[in-house]
Amino acid sequence: MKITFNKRDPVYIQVVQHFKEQIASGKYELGQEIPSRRELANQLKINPNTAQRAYKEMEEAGLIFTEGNNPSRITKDEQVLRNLRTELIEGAVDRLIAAVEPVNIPIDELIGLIQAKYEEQRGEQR
Amino acid sequence: MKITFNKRDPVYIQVVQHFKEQIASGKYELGQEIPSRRELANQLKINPNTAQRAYKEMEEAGLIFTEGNNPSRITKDEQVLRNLRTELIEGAVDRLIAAVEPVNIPIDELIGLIQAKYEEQRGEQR
DNA sequence: TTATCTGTATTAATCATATAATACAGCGTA
DNA sequence: TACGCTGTATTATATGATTAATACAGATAA
Repeated sequence: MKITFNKRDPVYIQVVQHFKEQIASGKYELGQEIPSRRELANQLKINPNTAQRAYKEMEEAGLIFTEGNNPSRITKDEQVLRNLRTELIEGAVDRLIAAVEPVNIPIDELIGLIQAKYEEQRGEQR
Repeated sequence: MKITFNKRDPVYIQVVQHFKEQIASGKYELGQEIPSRRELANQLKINPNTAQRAYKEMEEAGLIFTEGNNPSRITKDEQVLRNLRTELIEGAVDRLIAAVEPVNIPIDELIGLIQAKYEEQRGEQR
């Protein structure tokens, strides 16, 4: 577990975002155990309360659940996971559209740029 | 001049963003005068120092210039304006790619979503 | 010359965030 | 039973970014 934090956003938000991405990319199994608050805090060199806040957000969003005083687990609700994926994608698309709205770029040109960047990135991953 | 501010981002950043969009969409002519710090502050109901900070950012980015103690003006450097447009677009595309990276969405599906949203938005503008 | 605009600079106050220090309760196990 | 893990909650403090208050200097016009 490692996150490169930026200074702009709150740490707990970035932790949540990281977990969302991990979950959405299928790196966790349904019901898989995640690190305890204190252990996560140790790993990421953050305050346990910050870890707690991140987990609380995720719990309220239904992404994780906690039974008794055992470490929290990834939700087993597949619908929640599908929704997460959809929200990540649609949110990203919405932001793109909003950002280019004032620029008046033709749709074809925009798509060309996206394809180029997409391929470029896929290449880097290999 | 009117901006609907969100609570998330600093006001001066949002002011800069607004001007960038206005400039990129061609709503200003080269060398056109913009409101004074104090007048902008009045219009937007913000503190004059916040307006000053926004203008300072824009001046450092080369988007506006100030001569003596006259109101600032939009740059006359067309290259700066072309760069601005390019940066807005490429920044938006980069953020999109980064956001969907963990989701493993096929490029065709992504493009389909973008086209749909784009058309939808163009429809609303009319 | 006085008033009123400019832009600019300095300092103070505010606010959200992050950190920190503690405490409490439940559970498993040595 | 006692220890060491869990999660959770409360309160206080520190910090940094943002915003606000105030002052100053130059220019223009009544």
